[in-house]
Amino acid sequence: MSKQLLPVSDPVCCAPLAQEPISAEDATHLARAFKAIGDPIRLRLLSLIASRDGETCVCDLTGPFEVSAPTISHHLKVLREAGLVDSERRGTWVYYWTKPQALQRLSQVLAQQTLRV
Amino acid sequence: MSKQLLPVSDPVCCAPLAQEPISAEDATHLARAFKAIGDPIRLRLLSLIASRDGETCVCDLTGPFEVSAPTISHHLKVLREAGLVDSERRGTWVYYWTKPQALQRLSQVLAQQTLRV
DNA sequence: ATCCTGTATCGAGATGTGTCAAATTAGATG
DNA sequence: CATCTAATTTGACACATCTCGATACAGGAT
Repeated sequence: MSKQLLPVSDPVCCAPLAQEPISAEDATHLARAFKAIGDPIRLRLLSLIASRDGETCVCDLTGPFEVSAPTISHHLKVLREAGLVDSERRGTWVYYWTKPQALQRLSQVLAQQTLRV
Repeated sequence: MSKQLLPVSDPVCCAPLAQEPISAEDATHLARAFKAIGDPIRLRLLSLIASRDGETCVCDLTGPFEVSAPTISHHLKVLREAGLVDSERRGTWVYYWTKPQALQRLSQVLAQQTLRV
């Protein structure tokens, strides 16, 4: 579950977009992450997961949406393969949590000037 | 050119994702913007435009890519309709520039804590 | 007016994506 | 082992998106 066969886009890099023209390779990696959050349901899922301090059970993620459980599962997989969340099964339930560093990196890519954090 | 018939997603709003679960409506607006930068060519276009202080001529945007001019034009349109760039024709050439506030808002949505800028 | 160049739009084809029902797996419990 | 629930995977379909060539448009130059 947390071990992927295809290790996808793990460390998302890159200086702010406005600093220098991004390379084609970096653009491919970053675009995959932005594409993952370029869907309303996935953005809400990410926000739901991120809004909890620790982790979120999938059982709490299917309720708020008007799509089927397989669809939620599909979107969670996209977020996971984009390196934005990770998950683990514990007993009957599966828990998801965000990867704050990944989100922070995306944030900094879009930031207009480099900020000290 | 800079006046769109369909005024799309002008002010992109929203608190950081992790602060509270985003509303479905806000998610729809934001996702459209993220989707726009969820393509490698559009991300590179945006970076190319943002890397210049003022504005960038389309004539300088077709060279770096291995796609046709109509395709570049299409991607620029997507960026424009997402509210991330704006454009103007002056004489023979068309110039594009970024809308820094829009990018900054997206950056803050992904930021892990609210930062004073 | 006529041409030429830069950019956008149109139309079409190939590929990708979101969604669901059905089937499958993982684990708990009887 | 059988059975139940939680979650994922599979397969299929409708729809969106990326891309191009052809065409149209805007403006400058002849």
